[in-house]
Amino acid sequence: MLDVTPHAPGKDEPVPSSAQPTRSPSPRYGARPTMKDVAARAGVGLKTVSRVVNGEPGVTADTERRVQDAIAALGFRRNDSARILRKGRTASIGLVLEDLADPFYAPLNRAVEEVARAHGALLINGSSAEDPERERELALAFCARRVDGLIVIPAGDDHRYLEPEIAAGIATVFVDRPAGRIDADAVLSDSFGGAREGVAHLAAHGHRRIGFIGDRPRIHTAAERLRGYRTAMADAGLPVDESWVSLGPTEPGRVRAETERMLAGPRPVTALFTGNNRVTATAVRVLARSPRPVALVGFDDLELADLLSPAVTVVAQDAARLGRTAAEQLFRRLDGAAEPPRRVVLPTRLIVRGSGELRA
Amino acid sequence: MLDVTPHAPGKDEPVPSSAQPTRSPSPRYGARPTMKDVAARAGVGLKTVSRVVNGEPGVTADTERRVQDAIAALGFRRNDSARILRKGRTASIGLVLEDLADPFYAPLNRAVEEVARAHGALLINGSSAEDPERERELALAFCARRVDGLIVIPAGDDHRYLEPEIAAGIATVFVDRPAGRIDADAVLSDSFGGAREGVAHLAAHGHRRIGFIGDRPRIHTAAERLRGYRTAMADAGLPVDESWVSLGPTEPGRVRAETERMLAGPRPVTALFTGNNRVTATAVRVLARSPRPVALVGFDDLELADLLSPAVTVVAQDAARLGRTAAEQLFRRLDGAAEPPRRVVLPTRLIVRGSGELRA
DNA sequence: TAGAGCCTAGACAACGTTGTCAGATCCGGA
DNA sequence: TCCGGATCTGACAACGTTGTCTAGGCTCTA
Repeated sequence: MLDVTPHAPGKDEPVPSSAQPTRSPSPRYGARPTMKDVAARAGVGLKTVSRVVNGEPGVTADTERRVQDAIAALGFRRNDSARILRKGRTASIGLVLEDLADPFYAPLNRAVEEVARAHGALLINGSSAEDPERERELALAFCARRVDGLIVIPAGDDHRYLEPEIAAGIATVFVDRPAGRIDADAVLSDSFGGAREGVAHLAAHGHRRIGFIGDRPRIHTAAERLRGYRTAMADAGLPVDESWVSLGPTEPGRVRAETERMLAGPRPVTALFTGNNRVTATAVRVLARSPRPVALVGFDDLELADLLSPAVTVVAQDAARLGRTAAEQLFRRLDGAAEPPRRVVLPTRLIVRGSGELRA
Repeated sequence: MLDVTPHAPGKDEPVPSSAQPTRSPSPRYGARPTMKDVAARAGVGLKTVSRVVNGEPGVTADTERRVQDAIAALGFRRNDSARILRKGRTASIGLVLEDLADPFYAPLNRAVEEVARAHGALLINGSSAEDPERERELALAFCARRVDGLIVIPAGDDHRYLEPEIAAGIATVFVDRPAGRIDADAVLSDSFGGAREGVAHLAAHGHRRIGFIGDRPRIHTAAERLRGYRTAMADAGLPVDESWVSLGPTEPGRVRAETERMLAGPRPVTALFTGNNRVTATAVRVLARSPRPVALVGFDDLELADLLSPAVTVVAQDAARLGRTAAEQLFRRLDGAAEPPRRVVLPTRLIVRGSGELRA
C-alpha cells in the first residue's frame, strides 16, 4: 500500500521561529537577496560585501562583522551563476556515461566525483543510454553550461561535433572507449589482452569448444574483446565455429536465447566467455539450470561472484581506476598541460575462481 | 570547501591589461564567440541572433539563414551561464546522495536523472559519504548554483541550514530518510514494515534466536528497521537477547566480526536479519563458511541473490521508484504545487528465496 | 608638520544573455 | 495617395557578480 500522509509538523521538533526575526525592509518576495541588498543593510559598498564573501583581505574586523550580520539576517547566498559569468570558469565538469545505474559505471562515476571534489569542482552527469544522439545532446548541453572539462564514455563513433568545443578550450577526456574520428585523450582497459587471457585460461584447461557472447560490434570494447577471443583461439590452435560467436544487445532475452542455443547445438560449447557484466549475469542464470556443467569466464567482476557455485572466474577491470585516471588527466589539462593527446591503457586482472576447469 | 579558485591569471589570456585588443577579425584565442560576434559577422543586431538561437518568431528566412551561417562559421554556442543569470531559472536540479557507487543508490540516481531529463533539466550530483558536513557543503554548493530544486538523501539529522534556501524558492524533497528538524516533502520506503515482515518470516519458520545487524543507529532507516525487528520478535513472543543486536558502521570488518560473534556465543543465533545490502553481502560471505547452516533474510535485494546457495530471501525496496517518485514530487513543486509538505511511504516486497527454513 | 606610503572602501564597467520598447518597413484598403 | 496595422529589427537596460581604479584617512618618518 502506498500511503500518503500529510506529515504532522509538530512531530519531529517544533520549528523555532526565532530563526528569521526581521526580514529587513522586505526585499521583493521570492527573490533572493543580492550583494546589493546586503550592502544596503550593512551600510557599506557593494564591493566590500564581495570582499567579505570571498574572504579577500582589506576589510576591517568591524566592517566585516557588520557585513556578516547582514548576510545572516538576509539569508544571503552568493549567486554562482553570476560569478561564473564574470570569472569565466565554472569549476564544474561534465560526465557522460552510458548508464548511471550500471554497476560497472557507478564506481567510475564515484571516482570521477572524488577527483573533481579534490579540485573543488562540481560534477554534472548524464546517461547516454548507449544512444549516440543522446550522448551528443548531453555533451553539448554541458558545453553550453560551460563546464571546464568533459569526460565522455562514448556511445557513438563520431565525435567531430566536439571539435569546436575542444578548440574553444573545453578539455575533454574519453574513458572506456576511444573517441571516434578525432584525436583526444583516452583512458581504456586492455579489452583485447584481457579477453585473450581469459579465453586462454579456458583453453589451458582443456576446452576446445568455447563460445563468445558480447555486446554490439560497433562498440569498441566489444570488438576488441572479440579480437582477443579469436587471437586466443588461434594461439591455442583451436578452430572457431561461427555459431559460437554472438554479438548484439545485452538485454537478458537475447543473451539467454544465445546461451541456450550454444549449449544445445550439435556441437555444443563446453565453455563460455562473456563480454561484460550484464552478459555474464544472464549467462550465469542460464548455466545454473544447465544439466551439464559449462565453464564460464566473464569480462568484468561481479559483486558476490565469489559466492556463486561454481564461483565465476572473471577478467576484472578497475572501474574506479579508470575514472580516477581520466579525471586526473582532465585536471592536468585544465592546469595547462599541453602535451599531445595520449592514450592510457590500464591492465586487466584475471581472477581465477575455479570455474575454468573442464568438468564435462 | 567548494570554491572557484582562479589560478594564475594571464595564463590562458595573454592579453595586455590595458584594454580589449582588436577583436573583430578573429576573436581572442581561447575565447568563445558570443552573440555579439555572430551579430557582427552576420551584419545583424544582437537581439536578432538571440531570436534565431532560441527559435523565436519574427525573423525572415533570409536573415535567419545569414545568422545560422555565422553561427556555424564561428562555432558559436550559447552561454547558458549568462542565460541563467538573466532568466533566473537554471533548469537543473541537485541530488545529494550517500554514495554514487552504491548499488542501491545508483538506480535511484538514474531514475531521478530520467525524470529530470523528461523535464528538460540537467542533474548535478554528489556523494555525502554519510558525512553530515559534506552533505551540507554539497547542498549549499548546489544552492549557490541556483539549482531549481534539490533532492537529498540525508546524512545528517538537522536540515535547518536549508531553511533560507527553501524560503527563497528552492524546492526540496528528501528521499530514503526524512528531513531532520524541518518540515519538508519526503519519499521513504517502509523500513519498519519491511523489517517486521522479514523477521516475521524467519519466526514463522521456527527460528527463535534471530540476530539483527544494521547500520548506525542515528540513521533513520536503521533505527526503523531495528524497531521492525523488535516488533516482530515481540509479535512472535520471542525474547531478544541484546547480544543478538548490533548497530554500527557497515564496513565489512565490523560486520564480519559481529556475525561471527553471534554465531559463536553460548546462545548462537540460528537466523540473521541484515539491515541493508552492504551488511547482507558481508554476512553472506561469513555464513557461506559456517559449518552450521544459518538462515538469512536481508533488507535490499542484491544482484545475483537468486543464484547464491541457498538463495537469499530479501526485503526488496524499489530504489528506482523511490527516485522517480521523489523527482516527480519535486517537479510538481516546481510547477507551483503549494500543498503542505507530505510524506510518501512506498511499500517493500518480501522476496522469498528459500533461505528462511530452519535447517539447523 | 609635510610628504610618502599603506590601508580601507566604494564607484564603475565589464561578463553574455534576454525582455522591453520603439523605429523602420511593408502591405492592403479607403 | 495616404493611413492603420502587422511584421521585422535593433538599441538599451537589466540579471548579480568581480576586477580595476581612485579617493580618502591613517601612520610613520624626516
